[in-house]
Amino acid sequence: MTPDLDRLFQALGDPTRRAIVDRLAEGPASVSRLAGPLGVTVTAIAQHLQVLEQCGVVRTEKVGRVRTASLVPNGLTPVERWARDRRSMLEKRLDRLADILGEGD
Amino acid sequence: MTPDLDRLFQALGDPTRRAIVDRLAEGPASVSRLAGPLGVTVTAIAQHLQVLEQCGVVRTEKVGRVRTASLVPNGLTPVERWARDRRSMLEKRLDRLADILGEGD
DNA sequence: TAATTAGTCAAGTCGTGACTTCACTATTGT
DNA sequence: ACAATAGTGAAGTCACGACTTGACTAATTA
Repeated sequence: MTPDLDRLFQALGDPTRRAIVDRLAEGPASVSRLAGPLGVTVTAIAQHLQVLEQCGVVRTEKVGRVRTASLVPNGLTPVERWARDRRSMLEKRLDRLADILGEGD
Repeated sequence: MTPDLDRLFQALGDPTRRAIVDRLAEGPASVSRLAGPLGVTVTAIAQHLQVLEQCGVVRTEKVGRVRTASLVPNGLTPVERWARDRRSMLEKRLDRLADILGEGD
């Protein structure tokens, strides 16, 4: 079910990948620029970027010999919405429950 | 870094686990009640519940011989906040950029 | 008390995912 | 042209995670 969210959540479950997102939130960066502070190979970064690209979080463009990655504007909103929906559903239920229990006053 | 979010995102990356959360959003349920529609063993469900419990999404209580699981009120908010923060950071940057580019009019 | 029900424990299987290395292909600066 | 730079591709390693089975315990119910 919803392989979309599957890949998205699973992608963000990796700390290196979230670190990449964090870095890109401050602005676009090249592959080797990302590899530096993260203590992994450029190959690893390239693989991570591919994953993040496939789930719509990151956009990538290669000009000349350097590939520049940047965040996709609404790439994270599915996550946000999913969490928000569950939370509001739960809150509604708990409110109803509180109302019912409150009747006894 | 932040093993908290690590486990949280990774937990939600599993479709069965998200299905459990979905089910629990409608109200508490026992282990076997959860196992039924999901087509997996009760053992598997128990393991999933343990994972969800460890990352603060689910609460569990065993009375008699039946263990009942329910959602923790704010268990998903770290996810929501993380996504929202990145989005707003990105939007701010893009707005600034648009302003600068717009100067030329 | 016997049989059913609800869940737990300990292993074991099987796939997948994060990383690396090494060789290789563009590009760019001297 | 030559050397350095930036990244890609194909293997291969290694650990971990999802799930199952089978034996077992504890609480119900007939």
